[in-house]
Amino acid sequence: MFALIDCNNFYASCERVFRPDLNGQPIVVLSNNDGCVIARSNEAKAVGIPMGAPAFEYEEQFKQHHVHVFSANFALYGDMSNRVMTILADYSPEIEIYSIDECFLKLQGFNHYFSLQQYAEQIRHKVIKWTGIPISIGIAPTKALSKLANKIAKKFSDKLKGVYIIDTEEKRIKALKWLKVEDVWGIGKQHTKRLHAQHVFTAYDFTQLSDEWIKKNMAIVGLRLKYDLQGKPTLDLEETQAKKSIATTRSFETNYTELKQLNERIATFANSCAEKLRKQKSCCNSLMVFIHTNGHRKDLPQYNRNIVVQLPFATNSSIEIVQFATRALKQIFKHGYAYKKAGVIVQDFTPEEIEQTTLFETRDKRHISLMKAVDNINVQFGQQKIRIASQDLSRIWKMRQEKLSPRYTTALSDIITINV
DNA sequence: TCTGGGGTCCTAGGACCC
DNA sequence: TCTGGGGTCCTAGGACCC
Repeated sequence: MFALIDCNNFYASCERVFRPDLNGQPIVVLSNNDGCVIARSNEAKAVGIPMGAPAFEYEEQFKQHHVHVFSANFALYGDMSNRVMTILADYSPEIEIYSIDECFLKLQGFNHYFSLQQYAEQIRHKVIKWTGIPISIGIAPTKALSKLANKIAKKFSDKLKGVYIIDTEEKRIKALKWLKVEDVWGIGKQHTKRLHAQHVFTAYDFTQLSDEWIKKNMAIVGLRLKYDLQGKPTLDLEETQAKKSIATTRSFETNYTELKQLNERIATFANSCAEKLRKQKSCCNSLMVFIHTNGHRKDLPQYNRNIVVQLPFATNSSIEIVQFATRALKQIFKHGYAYKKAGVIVQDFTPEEIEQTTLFETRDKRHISLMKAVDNINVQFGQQKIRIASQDLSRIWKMRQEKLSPRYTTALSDIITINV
């Protein structure tokens, strides 16, 4: 059996842990730049605030329903996630951390020794008691079915106490008939359109389609999903592996028109990618730089370009990656446009310790110890204390974050105080 | 005025080889 | 009119996830 454990309204719940006065109150969390709604408490969902809602369009509604608005505080969410996952890891030797707020546990053979219902209730109790984060648990013979069981646990949480187990054929069929096809894990917008045209409206209908049709229209991924939903385990836990690409991309708080401005941003993004690369002990062999105008402004001329650069050698030096990235930017930059978004993505990794030498150019080995020193200083004395000169030295981070909560758990200066 | 960010996997088709 | 057959590798783009 697989368990899928999911934190309820995770970002909103994290904010609430340190603001118990907000229990029962509507909360939303906004994306970077305070752009869109990316998390909502149940109360916020109930007053009709949709996922992804642009904040500026919903200001009236926020006021009207006394919604508490937070800027995204990823330092806090990341740390709370680690705490939850650490607790969950005690409950099975086989665990897959699927996202910041979800994880699969493999419970092979557990049902011979435990009541899975009691086991799940115990997990739930401990997580809420130790972290303050409410969770839901779905248990079933396959991963896709455990996702579905989790949905049921959440939907009917009052009655089910946040735990649902699909352990009989009757329950499986009933659950599949209840689930709309567009809500099946792995079926998105495009497939939904095609499936509706085939008069497929529930997960159950989907499992009745022929293998041929699914293979043809949804490829092997769709077929695996069908088997998994039929209760034949096809998807297994996935090893947590090193990342295959690393991105730093941002929308700007204003439009940029000059190469100089973009150059500074790209240098900063490239530097951030290099830091992340060093953290996972990889070097990249290629990188992509992209720049976009504002797609929402149909009245302005549009220009979207990206460029992929093959590096002459594998590197994770900030200096070298910034150089390659800014050089690439110059090749795609065009005057006369208002740029709103840009990013750097590094890819095609090789392990740090393996060096593939080339005939003509090699990485500057002095950078290895230099970067180590830079990383150490930045860890000890605060992020970005040492930067590349092409970054703006006066600028720390100009993101709009007007409703940022304290970093309660990751900064001593922000630690919670209690007045008795 | 204001509309997020970071990932994965799969496939078709082009370019190339003999 | 008719123009082989069998491969590999790479990449862009599509689809999906949270």
